[in-house]
Order: sequence, then structure tokens, then C-alpha cells
Amino acid sequence: MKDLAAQLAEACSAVFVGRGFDAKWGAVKKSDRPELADFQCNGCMGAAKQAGENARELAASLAEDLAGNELIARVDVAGPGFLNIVVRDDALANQLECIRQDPKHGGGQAADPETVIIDFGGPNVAKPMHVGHIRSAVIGDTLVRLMRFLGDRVIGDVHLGDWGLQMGLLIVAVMEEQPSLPYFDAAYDGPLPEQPPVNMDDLSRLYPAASQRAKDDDAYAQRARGAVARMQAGDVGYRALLKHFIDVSVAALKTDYAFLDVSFDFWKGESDVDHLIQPLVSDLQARGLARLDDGAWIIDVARDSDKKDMPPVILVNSRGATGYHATDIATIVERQETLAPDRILYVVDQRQAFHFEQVFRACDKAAIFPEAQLEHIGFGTVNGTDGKPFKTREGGTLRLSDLNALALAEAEKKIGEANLSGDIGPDERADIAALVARASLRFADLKNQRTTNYMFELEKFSSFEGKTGPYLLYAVVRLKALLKRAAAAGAVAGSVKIVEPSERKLVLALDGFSLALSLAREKRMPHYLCEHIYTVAQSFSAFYGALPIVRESDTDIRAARLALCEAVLLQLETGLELLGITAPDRM
RNA sequence: GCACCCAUAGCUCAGCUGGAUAGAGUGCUGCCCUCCGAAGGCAGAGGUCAUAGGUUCGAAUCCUAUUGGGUGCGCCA
Repeated sequence: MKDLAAQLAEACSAVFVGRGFDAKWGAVKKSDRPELADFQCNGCMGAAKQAGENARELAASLAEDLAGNELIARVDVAGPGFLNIVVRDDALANQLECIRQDPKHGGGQAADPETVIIDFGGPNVAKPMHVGHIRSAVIGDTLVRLMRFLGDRVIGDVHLGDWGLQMGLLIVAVMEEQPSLPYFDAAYDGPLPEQPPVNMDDLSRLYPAASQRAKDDDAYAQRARGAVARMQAGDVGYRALLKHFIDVSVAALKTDYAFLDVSFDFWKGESDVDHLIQPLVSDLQARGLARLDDGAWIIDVARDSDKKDMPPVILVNSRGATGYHATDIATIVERQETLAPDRILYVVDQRQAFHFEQVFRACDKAAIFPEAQLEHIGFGTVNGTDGKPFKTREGGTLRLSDLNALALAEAEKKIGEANLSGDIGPDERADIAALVARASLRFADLKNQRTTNYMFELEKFSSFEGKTGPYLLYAVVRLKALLKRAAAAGAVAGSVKIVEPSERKLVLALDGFSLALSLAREKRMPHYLCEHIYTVAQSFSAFYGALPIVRESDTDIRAARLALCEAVLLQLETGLELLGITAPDRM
């Protein structure tokens, strides 16, 4: 189904074409002046200018052409040549009925669906996730959901960081603590233990210590680098240890992601492309694309048009180890061979922009994957109220698991304050708190334009007042309660009729769903969808406050309003699901 | 030093390819529960869109310069 703006744009384009103008002038958008009209077309000014005509006269004649249209109640010419369009009430009613019946409730469909890999999450095996990881997780997961909804074939891959220096640091740390383990005995050729020698607590204790020590202790850092080289060279014991680290970490990662309802199709990591690195290096060497410089194999990616220094890609460093340049390129090789995607998106911190530019250029140069189909979807940092990257009161980074726990506690507190959950038992209440906490965190993150930094203020995010996740849940819960009450009273939804201003506004808000989704997809920016859902929730609340629904005594009017409510609920739940937010039945 | 991003209401932020009187939330003031969940709604006050030029019938939006802030810049990821 098409939204009203698109239907009106077709009509306007047709009348422009009818007078010998380009169809592009017929673009229609929601009116900036809702008190004057529902929609507007601004094309007359541009078209008249190009043709050397008078814009107001052109607008007046086009308004006449449009007058008979079945959607349109009235077209006014205003200002320098705006066409202000008021839609007929029955056209709104019809549109609403379409939204209610549509399996996607007005969400629309991408005109150009693609096979897309979304690389997001990017957690590190050695260290637990911190606040910053919420962004990649939530933005990436939402992009997966909404692009899939619009018809793209989407594959989400967590792309674990499990191949670099951090693994060497862990290996050395474990070796120091448990030197007698067989992993470190080169002469040992018996079966290696199936049980991991460390648990997640060990990892999160060992890594920060090792990382810190490597900064001060050069010899220690050298040992860690040596361990990386040995692991990458395929040492059996080290590789077995690596596998343990990965297994232990992934279990913990899944818990944190589950809290946010973030999921992945693939749990691959850098180490999974190990076997492709040597052939890749050889190939690039053979083709003369990689050259030796200071003991390292590098790929030049600078271009004459560059305004900035563009250092080369370090394919293999002077110690023979490979870093994330090499694994990222090899991963593209693997993805191309196994999935042949049209496009790969990387949902990674904005600060990595330079790295991705290097990698993308290298892939393009080596004819591995076209640069234009590799996109870095950067995002800003999560800041504290001081405007600097978020730290705990002690000055450390806050773990994502702790953040989740804080949000849960805050949600429980807020639910308790509301005191409306009278007969809700402890189990249901815990479920509700988890849903509220998730809605708080996800919406707070997603509502921001992706590329900007945002301030982390948990109390604000968890509030039921304002532009928050809980406010949206509240709207949905009220709607559900309303429909339940109607059903209990034997009131049923009937044919739609749109009369009152608050009804019109609500339908017009619902009609913006497909535009919001297509903008969110095109720009890879979920905040357009957040904005839309919030507008719908707000328009519903205004409608709810202004007019009686279940208690309306005229059964036809009541039936019509119930139909409107049904459509709102369907679209709200559809939209929230795309944001990874689920509303409880009551709270 | 070079490159990129940003600057909009007291605070936190929207503003799609240039379009009418720049919008939300929060905070502040007032109003609305004998009646569908008031965790809500309605209304009001609050802005030289960092500054100075330029392009245009028209600029928060495009161009240039300046100021202020953030980020990145070869063997960590």
C-alpha cells in the first residue's frame, strides 16, 4: 500500500507533466502548517522559475486541475505558490482501513531490496562489554530488523575481536597464573582438557591487569606479542586456549545481548578467517599490491585527490603478525565467497572511520569488493553529564552487564512508585520490569541521531514522562486495556469514519510510517522511526484525551473509534518490534 | 600541523532533496480526573538557528572566512 503523500504526489506529478513540466515538481509532503492543510506541494516555485513563469499563476491553474481528484477535498494556493492540500474525510477513513488490513500496517516495502551483511556488536573476547557497546548492539540490531522488514535479505554477524594482541595478553596472563597447564607445554601431545581453565570472572580479572602491565612492562608486552604470533602461527595449545576463551566469553555476551533483545545470525570472529589470511597475503604479494616496507607488508591506499595523509594498510606487521586490517579484509573475502552480498554495513564507533576507509580502499584496489558497497555506519559516544565519555564515579568504565542491572533496578523502582500494579504478582512484575528497562535503554539510544554523542542519564531514560521508551509502553498498555474493556463490553470495531480533528491528526500521523521507515533504511538512521512512533503515541494520547471511545454511546461512532484504536495498536506494536521493544499487556 | 564532524529555547535534542509564523522533550506558569489507566491531556511564556560575508524570489539548510568544541592521523584494536 502507498501512503497518502505518495498518492497525492502521483496526482500532482501528473498535472505538472500535463503542463509540460518535469514530474519531480509534484513531490508532496506533510504540511508544515497543519492548521491550513494536511499536505503541501512546493514544486510550483521551482518549476515556474525554471520556465520563467509566474509561480502563483501556475499554482492556481494546477489547483484547478487537481480539484476533481477523489482524494482531495480542497486545494489552496498560498504564499509565493504553495499548493495546500486538504484530504477528504472518506479518503482518510479508507487509508486507515488499509493500514488496519495491511500485513505491515502501512510500513511499506523497499523498491530495491538487497542482500546485506550487517557487521555489528564487535565485542572483544578478552574483555567484558562496557557502556559504549550498547550503541553498536542496539543500532545494528534495529537496522537488521527494519531492513529485513522492508524486504532486504539481511545477515547479522557479531564479528568477535578474538585475534589480536588482547588474546596474547590473556594467554600470557593465564600462563603466569597456571604455568603447568598442558597448553604451554610444547612437548605435550596428549589430549587437551575439554573444560576451560578459566571462567568469565577470571577473564575479566586477568585482562585489565595484563593490559595495564603491558603498558609499563616492555618485556611483558613483548611476551604477549610473541604469544599472538605463536597463536596465529597455529600453535595447537594456544589455539585450544583461544577456543576456551571464546566459548567462555560468548556465553557471557549472550546474556548481556539477551537483556537488550539483540541477536545475531552469525557468531563469527576474526579467528574464523585465519585460514584465508595466508592465501590473501600471497595473492596480494603476487599481484604486486602488497609491498615490503620496514619489515611489514603494506598496501598503499593513498590517492592523488587526498587532502589528508593516508597511511598504508598494514597487512602483516614486522613481527609477522596480522592485525585487524588483515582480518577485516579476509572477512570480506570470506563473505563475498560464501554469501555474495550486495553490500556490507559496519556498525562501529565513528572513531574507526579512518580504519574503514583504509580497508575499503584496499578491497577496492584489490578487486575484492567495490568500495561503494562497503559502508561504515559510524555512531557517537555515550557521554556522562560532563560531556565526556561515560565513566563510573570511580573513574572506570561501566560494564554493560552492570548498566543492564542498573536499568532493571530503576525500572522496578518506577513501577513501585506508580503503585498501579495492584494484583500483579512478583513473577509478572519482574517480567514487566525487564521489558521497561529494555525499552528505556533501547529507545534512549535509538532516538538520537546516530552520528551524534548523547548523554547517559538513566533517571531520564527510565521516566514515564517525556520522549522515552516507558512513555511508549504506557501508551500501548492503555490501548490494550481499552480494547480489552471494549471486548468485555461486547463492543466491536466497525467501519471507519474520520470526523474529529484529533482523529484526522491521528490518521495523518499513522500515514507517515512508510516514509519514516524508508528514511531510516536509506540513511541507516533508526531515529526517524523513533520520531514516528513517538508522534503516533502522542497523537493517540491526544485523541484518547479528547474523545470518548468505549463509553461513546453512539454505537457507530464507537465502532469507528475502536477500529482506529486497533489500527494504532497494530502499527505501534509493529514499529516497536522493529526497535526491539516489546510492551507488556499491563504494567 | 593536516583532515573530518559539530555549534538551534535555561537544559537535552529534531528539522528529509533550500520554501510560509524554526519544532519536540525537560524545566517554569495556569487549566482538566463524580466519566475509557492523570505514568495522561490542553494552554502559555521562552530562540539575533555561534559570528561575518556570499549565492537565491526565498537559507537553520548551499558556498567562503572567523571563533569555539569533539574526533582521527603507519605496525593496539
